[in-house]
Amino acid sequence: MSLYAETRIVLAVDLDYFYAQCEEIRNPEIKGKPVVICVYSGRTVDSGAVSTANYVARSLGVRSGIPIILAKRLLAKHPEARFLPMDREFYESVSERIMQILRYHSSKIEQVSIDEAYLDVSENTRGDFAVAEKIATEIKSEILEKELLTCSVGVGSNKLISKMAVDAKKPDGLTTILPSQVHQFLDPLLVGKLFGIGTKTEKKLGDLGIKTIGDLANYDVDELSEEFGPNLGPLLKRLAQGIDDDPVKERETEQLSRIVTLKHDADGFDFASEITPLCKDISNRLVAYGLVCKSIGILVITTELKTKNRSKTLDAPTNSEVRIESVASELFQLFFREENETLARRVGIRVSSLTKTESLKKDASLTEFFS
DNA sequence: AATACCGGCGAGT
DNA sequence: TCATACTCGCCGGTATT
Repeated sequence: MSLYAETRIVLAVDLDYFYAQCEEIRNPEIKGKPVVICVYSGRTVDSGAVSTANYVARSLGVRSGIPIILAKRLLAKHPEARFLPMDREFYESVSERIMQILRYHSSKIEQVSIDEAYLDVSENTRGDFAVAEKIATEIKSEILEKELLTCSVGVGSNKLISKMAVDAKKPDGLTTILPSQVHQFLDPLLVGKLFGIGTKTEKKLGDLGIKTIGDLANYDVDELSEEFGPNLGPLLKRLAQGIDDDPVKERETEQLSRIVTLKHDADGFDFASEITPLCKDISNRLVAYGLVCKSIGILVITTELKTKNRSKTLDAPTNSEVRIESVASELFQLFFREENETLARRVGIRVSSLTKTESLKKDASLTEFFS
């Protein structure tokens, strides 16, 4: 066991254009046509955004996050295109079965999202990358056989490298980056490709003359600290060097949220009826997962699309719909009293500091015992 | 001084 | 131009102890 401690091997598995591919297996007739998965906001017909799209649609310019109306314009000359509403429950059921398949290939698994997971295969492979690649191939064929779905896999010496590797070839890719290849692989890539660097950070780095990951890897760490803070600065440099010690670990849900777009922007708490079902749903999920929350928060997305939030830590954890709703209402009323200029476009509820229900029972019994 | 909490922001799917 | 729903994580400021 300790023999292989130094040669970690991590697989990153990413299900290709997942939501759209799920729709393709449900209705194979749409394969080969542009498929766009939409989240309709219900404000006006076709208001909303694109969640994801298959590669046929992507080749025509459709991207995650663009307005549905824009996607329709891009595909105006393609009457065969399909615009489908997101059906999360269906995708979740497919995802669960695939995660079970992955679990069979390694017990050390970290599910990152509905369509992504990391597998630590250090022990199964005894540090041999050729063996790891074989496991990756097996995973790909098994998912294809059992679920008719393609995925991409990246093989590397840590989570960061495997993630960068899986992004290098999609869809249906398999990319291995040996430790000796890390620098030549990373250095020429644009810094924005580095996992964790989005448009904002890329712009800031660009202003410093940092264009590629190699530039960042060689940049003075003190200057990075000055620009990005004592934690983020050095972290960015380590990431650019391909250094990542973050272990593959089982993840527990840390927070749950629900958000809706209002039919009409509101400048006070006159959308109470919109909030009730959100609280109900969150409460149901907490109960279903055997969880309680210690913190309840609200979020407001303004007309200007700025996100604002307020939260409150509870004296005692809860999973009660009534409790969640009353705290949320309080927070909304307080919010609009404080920010009487603000117009809300979207509003949501979030619960966090989640723990297993058992601990609630224990706390309650202790409280009783000492009272 | 250390820790907890809060709100803003960024990122990825 | 038009701009969803959800989750995770970091930062800096402030409150609490």
